[in-house]
Amino acid sequence: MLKYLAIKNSLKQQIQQGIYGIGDLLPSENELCARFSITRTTARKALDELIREGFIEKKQGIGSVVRERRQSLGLLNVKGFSEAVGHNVKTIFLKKPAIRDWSEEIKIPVSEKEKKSACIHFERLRCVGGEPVMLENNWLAARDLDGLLRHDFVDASFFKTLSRNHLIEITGSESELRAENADEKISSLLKIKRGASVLHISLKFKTSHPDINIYSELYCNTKKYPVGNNYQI
Amino acid sequence: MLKYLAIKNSLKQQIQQGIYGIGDLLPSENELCARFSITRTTARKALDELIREGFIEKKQGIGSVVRERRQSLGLLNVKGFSEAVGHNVKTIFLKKPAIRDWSEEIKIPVSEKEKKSACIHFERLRCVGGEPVMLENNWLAARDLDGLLRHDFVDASFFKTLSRNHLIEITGSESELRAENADEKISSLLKIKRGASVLHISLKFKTSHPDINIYSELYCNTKKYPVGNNYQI
DNA sequence: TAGTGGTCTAGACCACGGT
DNA sequence: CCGTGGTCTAGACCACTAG
Repeated sequence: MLKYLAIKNSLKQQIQQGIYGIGDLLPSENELCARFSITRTTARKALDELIREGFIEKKQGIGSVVRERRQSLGLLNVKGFSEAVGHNVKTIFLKKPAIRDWSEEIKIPVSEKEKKSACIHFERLRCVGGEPVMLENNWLAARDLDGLLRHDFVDASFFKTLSRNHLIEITGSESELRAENADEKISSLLKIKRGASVLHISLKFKTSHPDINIYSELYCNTKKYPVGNNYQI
Repeated sequence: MLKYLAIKNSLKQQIQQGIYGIGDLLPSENELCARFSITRTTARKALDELIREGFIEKKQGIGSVVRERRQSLGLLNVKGFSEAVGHNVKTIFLKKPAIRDWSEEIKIPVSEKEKKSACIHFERLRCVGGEPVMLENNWLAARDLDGLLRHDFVDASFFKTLSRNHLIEITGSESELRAENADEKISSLLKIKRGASVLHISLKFKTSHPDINIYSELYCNTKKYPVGNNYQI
């Protein structure tokens, strides 16, 4: 097996189990070299992966510090969703996860490699207080994702399911935002007038798996619930 | 300076200028080694950066392939408009920076402390290729900002000015997104039909100065240039 | 088969942070 | 001062892709 991957996974596990807590220092690069009989290049490659996945950050003169892993990841949240979790929010599957064709609807270019593999797709309608506020379509390559189609999502969360059951972490996102007029389908699903302004969000979530990205096309009725977004550098 | 940075920037420039087009192969790693008198480690580091920034992807056995990069108004990130969009940009000041009242228009709540101090405001129209695409209003507390009103912005960039002249850095942001219908003012300034869909972004930039946040209200015509946003853990 | 990128070794010198 | 990470050299062998 690849050395840097073995070491990365070993450290990642220890972080997830709390053996290294937030703010703790991981073994220094030289320490890792000695302990695993590797060179610094390999140790650094392992640590670079952990940085990419958001588990640590490095500080010159100090070491590799375990980071708090951000939950939101620049993910756009419908305002009121988080506060309303549990009571007021409902998610309706319009199409359950299944193997379907890659859609022309996806705005952000899908890589050739992904296009060549099968595609998992699902469609959901998000409601707040009984009113539909967001239509969500998701696509991703069906690689190493055994069981995703057969089992329900963990806590109804797709990302949680990917992390827990498939060890895939979100490492970044790319999005395009457009204000558009609702067409027939959108207006009837979101129960708004034909031609009303809707926020169209095209999203690509990058993951720790190099051949898996998650592509989403979202349509939001922002009249009552604007879409929110927070960053912290 | 740093070799890998110099090489990365050189390649990046050549991609941006179209010397390497989409789908083209960059020089191979060995070629870079020979051309710049470096080792493969350094060449790979340079290419790794280009991957991270989304300019290329590598294919084993083939080479480094230039990727499609989407043209959009890179906005919600901290880079700022000019750097994100590129060359074709023009900015027109509708109202030059001056002391004005805090506006009711600001959607994200302004802290009491800020409201008590004077307010700097300015309004700009951003154009790409001669067409107006975004109306921008900005407000911030006039604390420790001597000279901001008297001098032009550094490279026409507000953020750069804050950083260079006032040592204030952006540390985070909070935003709300709405799809709305253009009113009289917006439609005439952006040269679109009354009632057309526009993207309304309410932004709060947090800074390294605890008592200074930047509040912005943006109206974007996303027909030609969607608003883009990248996030990396 | 020749060329590409992927992994890895075994060193070196530097800048930074805390003691 | 010493240990940390940051950069860089000069090699090696491997897996993949194309002609």
